[in-house]
Amino acid sequence: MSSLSRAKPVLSLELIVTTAIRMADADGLDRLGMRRLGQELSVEAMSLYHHLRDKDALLDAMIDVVFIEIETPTAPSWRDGLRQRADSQRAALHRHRWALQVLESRSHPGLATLQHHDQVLGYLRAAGFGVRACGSVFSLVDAYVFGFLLTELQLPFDAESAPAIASELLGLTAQFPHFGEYLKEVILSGPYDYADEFHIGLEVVLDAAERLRS
Amino acid sequence: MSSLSRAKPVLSLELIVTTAIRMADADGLDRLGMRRLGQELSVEAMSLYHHLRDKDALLDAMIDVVFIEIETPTAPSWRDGLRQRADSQRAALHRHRWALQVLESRSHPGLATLQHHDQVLGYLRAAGFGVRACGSVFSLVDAYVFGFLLTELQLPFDAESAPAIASELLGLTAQFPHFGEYLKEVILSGPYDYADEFHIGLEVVLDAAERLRS
DNA sequence: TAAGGCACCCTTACGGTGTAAGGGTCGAAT
DNA sequence: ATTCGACCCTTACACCGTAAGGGTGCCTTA
Repeated sequence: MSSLSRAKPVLSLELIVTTAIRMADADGLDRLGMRRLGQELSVEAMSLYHHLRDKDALLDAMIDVVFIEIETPTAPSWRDGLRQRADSQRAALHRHRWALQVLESRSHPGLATLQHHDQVLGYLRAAGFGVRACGSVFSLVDAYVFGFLLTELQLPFDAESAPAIASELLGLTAQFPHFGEYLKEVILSGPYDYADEFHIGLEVVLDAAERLRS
Repeated sequence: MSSLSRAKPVLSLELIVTTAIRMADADGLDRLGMRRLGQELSVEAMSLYHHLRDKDALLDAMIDVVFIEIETPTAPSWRDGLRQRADSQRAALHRHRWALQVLESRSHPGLATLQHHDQVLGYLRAAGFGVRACGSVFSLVDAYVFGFLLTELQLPFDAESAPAIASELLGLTAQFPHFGEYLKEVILSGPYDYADEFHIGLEVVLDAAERLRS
C-alpha cells in the first residue's frame, strides 16, 4: 500500500521496555498488551517481536530494570546497608506495583538482577558474614521485604482512609473478636500507618540476623 | 435442540471451587479457564456464572479454601505454635502453587481467611503478646513465609537437580565472583536443599518475634 | 556499480480468553 | 392453572499472544 522510507529504526529494546514499564506503572499490568504497547510506540504489535522473542522476554526485561533501580548497600555498618537496600527495594516495588506480580512467575534472572545479587553478596562477605551465612541473611531479608510488600501492596487503604474502612469492618467484631479488638485499639485509636510495621519488623529481623554472623 | 430434564442441580459453588482448585493444582493457573472448567464439570462455561459473579469471585473463593487448609496454632509454647503454622502454611502453598500468585492480586478476604486470622490473633494474645505486638508479629511471620515461598516456588530446581544446574551457572563465575563463590562452597559442596533456608530464617524470625513481647 | 543479505516493520489469521445479553425448561409455590 | 425463579444453554463481542509470510531500503562485498 504505502511505502515508507526509514533512515533510522523507530524501535529499540530499551525504548520498548521503558515504555512498557511506564504503561504498566500507569494502567496496571493487565492493561499492558502487545497491541496497546505497539500503539503507544506508533507501531504494529508484531513489530515488537523483532526485538523480543516473547511477551515473557518483555516481562523478564522489565523486572531486570527494576533491579537496576534497587540501590546496592554501601553504608559502612551492615545494618545500615541492609536497611538502606530494603528501603530502596520497597520504594522500587511501590513505584512499580506490577513488579512483584511479575517476579513470582519468572525464573530467568537478567544481567542486572545477577549483578545486583552479586554485589549484595560481596557486601555481606566484606561485612564479615560467612559464605553460608550470606545466603541465609540474603534469603531472610529478601523474603521479609517481598512478603511484606505482598501484603502491603494489596491493602485497599492508605494511611488516611484506613480508619474509615476499618470502621466498616467493625460490624464483624461479634464474629471475629480479636480482629475487632485490633481494629479498635490499634487502627482506630490515633494515627495508623501499616507502613510503620515494615520498619518495626525490619529492625527486629536485623537484630536477630546478627546471630547469623558466627 | 435437545431437551434435558434435571431433577437436581448439577452444579454448586462448592463443587465448582474444588474442581477449579484441582485443575489449577494439576495444570497451573493459566490453564484454568471458564470453558475448560465447565468442560470438566460437563457444563457450558456460562452456566458457572449462575453461581459466580466473576472469575475474580472464583479466585477469591479458591484462596479462601486454601486458608482453611492452614492449621491454626495450638501448641502451648507460642514458638512451637508459630512454627507449626508456618510449616502448615508452607505446605499448603506447595500443594497449591497458584495460590501465592492469586493472593497478591486479590484484596477481598473470604470468611475462612478472616476466621483464620482471628484465631491466630487470639492465640498470640493468649500467649502474652500485646495488642500492638500481635499485629507486628503477625505481619512479620506472614511476610517471611510468603516472601520465602515467593522465591522458593519459582526456583527452577529441587534438591536433587540443584548441583547440576549450579554447575551450568559456574560459567558466570568470572563476571559474578561472589555468586560463583556461593555456588561452589555451598551448593556444589555436599547436599544442598534450599528448603533448609526456610527453617534457618524462620528461627531467626521467631527470635525477632520474642523481642516484640515487651 | 551491481547483487545479496539483513534489519526492520507490516498484514493477515488462528485459537484462545472473560463475559454481556438473552432464551428455554423445569419444579415448586400461589 | 399460572406464574416464578432456579438453572443451564446459545450466541456474540472485544480482547489477547503470536505463527507465518511479505516488502522495503540500507549496508556490505565483489
